[in-house]
Amino acid sequence: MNIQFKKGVLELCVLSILSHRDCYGYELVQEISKNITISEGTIYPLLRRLMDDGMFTTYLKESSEGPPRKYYTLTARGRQEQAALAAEWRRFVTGVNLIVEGEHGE
Amino acid sequence: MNIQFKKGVLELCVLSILSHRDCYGYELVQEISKNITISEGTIYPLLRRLMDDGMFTTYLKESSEGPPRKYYTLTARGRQEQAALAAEWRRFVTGVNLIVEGEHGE
DNA sequence: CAGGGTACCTTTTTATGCAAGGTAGCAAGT
DNA sequence: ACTTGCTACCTTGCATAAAAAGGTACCCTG
Repeated sequence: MNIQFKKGVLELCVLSILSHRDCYGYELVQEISKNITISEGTIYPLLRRLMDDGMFTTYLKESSEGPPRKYYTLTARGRQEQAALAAEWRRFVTGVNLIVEGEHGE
Repeated sequence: MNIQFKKGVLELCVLSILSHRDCYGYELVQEISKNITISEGTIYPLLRRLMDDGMFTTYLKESSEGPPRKYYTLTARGRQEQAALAAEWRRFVTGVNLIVEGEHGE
């Protein structure tokens, strides 16, 4: 998969999944991987960045299948950002499709 | 506009426009700008890179409105790449939309 | 106690868009 | 003649974000 396509979009993906329910990092990788390829080394720096930007808070929860999981919960700011990014994504895709399709149906 | 979204996509845009007709660099900026924002300083390094990759050939043509224009013509390789990138773009958008929309209609 | 899956994390590398700058041709106005 | 503004080409240095590669540690099974 084209790596460059993902720039900025993974942020939208993380925020979108968290807008439905709380997840821990490893789980986010698995969720996103269902639709687009992502490597584990990508998610943690991304989560840290979004955390620093105040997009979510975290809490730890024990697991019987391994080490404790760090769950992420969206803040109001995070929800706002998700909505804004999603809207911009839709506008962007529309614009690109017009260019790719040739703006008049080939 | 989110700069990151554009990563890799501008390459697809350039190839797509050139798959319809030959253009010169400055013209490509104007065409792309109709739908998504792009700065002039972006197009020339991109054109050089794609040129080095054998995506197109060039020819000069005089203009009465300024300096001579350098037109770009897609090679067979360029057409192939355009089709491949467009297909990947569509797959990618589908995957992202599934994540953003929540995969079940919210 | 070794292996495999879960789960966290960091550092370095690579790719690409942008800002800012430069050169030059041409036309219109003063 | 000179300035302004548009056309049209180009380059250098910076910022960003994903990946590769690596590390730590938990838990269960054989």
